[in-house]
Amino acid sequence: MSETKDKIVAMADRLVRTRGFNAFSYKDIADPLDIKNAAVHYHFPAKADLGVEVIEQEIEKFNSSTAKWKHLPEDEQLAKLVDVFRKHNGQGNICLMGSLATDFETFSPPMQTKVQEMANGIVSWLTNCLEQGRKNKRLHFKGAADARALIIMSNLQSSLLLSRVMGPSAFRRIADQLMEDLCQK
Amino acid sequence: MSETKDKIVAMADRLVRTRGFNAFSYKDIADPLDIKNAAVHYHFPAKADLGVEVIEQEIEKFNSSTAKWKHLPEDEQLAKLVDVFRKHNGQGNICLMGSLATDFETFSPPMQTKVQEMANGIVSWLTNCLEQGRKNKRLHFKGAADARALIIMSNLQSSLLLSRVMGPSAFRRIADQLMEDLCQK
DNA sequence: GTCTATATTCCGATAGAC
DNA sequence: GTCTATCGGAATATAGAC
Repeated sequence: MSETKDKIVAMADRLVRTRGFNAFSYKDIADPLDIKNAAVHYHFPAKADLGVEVIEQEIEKFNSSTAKWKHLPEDEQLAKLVDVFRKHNGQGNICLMGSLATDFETFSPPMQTKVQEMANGIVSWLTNCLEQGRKNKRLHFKGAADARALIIMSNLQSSLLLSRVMGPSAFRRIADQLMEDLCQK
Repeated sequence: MSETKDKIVAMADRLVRTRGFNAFSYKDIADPLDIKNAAVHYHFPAKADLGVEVIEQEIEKFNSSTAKWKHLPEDEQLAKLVDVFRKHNGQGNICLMGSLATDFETFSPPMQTKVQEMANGIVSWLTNCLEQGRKNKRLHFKGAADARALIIMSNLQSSLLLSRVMGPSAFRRIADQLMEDLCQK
């Protein structure tokens, strides 16, 4: 992929996380990169094309990250995931899922499908991590692993939303309590 | 308040919950009510005025609901709150907090302040409910009540977001596991 | 309080030159 | 691959008649 195209996707990713998909324009991308909106349209004819690319890159990033953690104990894998959210919190970002879920009903079918693909991938990974972690006595929780995965995902997602409104300490308090719940016997 | 004004706020509330604040227009409100966009502007000169009113009505609704539950045991008060979210889930709504937190950075200062006021009110009530519930042995959880309040709020908030993307069963699985966590000893 | 009409701005998108 | 120029449409908002 060309350098400009990369920068466009990176800028779009940032804008989705800070302002939401429907609240940024091609101009918001073009101006900081010192190009014209027509150049953005050359790489991504429609805004939905850009949205799909942002999601696809996020899916790849998630898959390559989790693959790198594969050899770690499950509690440490989970801590790595929390660290990803911690970093976003420090940058004033919300997560892609949270941002795109809010605007979901306004999306074209191809974008909706991509969002669902991303959600399913994260929940699947989390469910498997929890199941294995419980088996290996690295993680402790009650109930079904897939329900717990949904709970943890919702905690991480909303921790960034609440941090934005209530101050960044909200993230830390949620993340700390979350890991404590899962790691103490 | 006039009847038309009430209908406008109700319609705006619905649109915020289904499409997001930045993704609906005065036309989306005026058309279904069979009035013109100028009539909406008469009641709410700027869109932010309408946003503030929607939030204020939600705060009042929350306060009057929780006041009605005051005599109930804390676990039942919590179940009542979950029921409010369950109803929204059935209607395809996300919660105001979730929707407005996503768009937060795009809001004018008066609207941002109102969102923060709403968030603080909900967390305060939840924290108090949890504290009293633990004291009365109706609710069981580890750690500080205010951290647990943030966790529960994030679960409820994101349960509606995830339901939208992954199907409405996501809400039920999260809500059921949540109440089970808190109610079993 | 609601209307018609319009001002203004911005957006996504495209045509065609370079 | 990027530009200038522009189209068509939609959004927020206002002026003034009724």
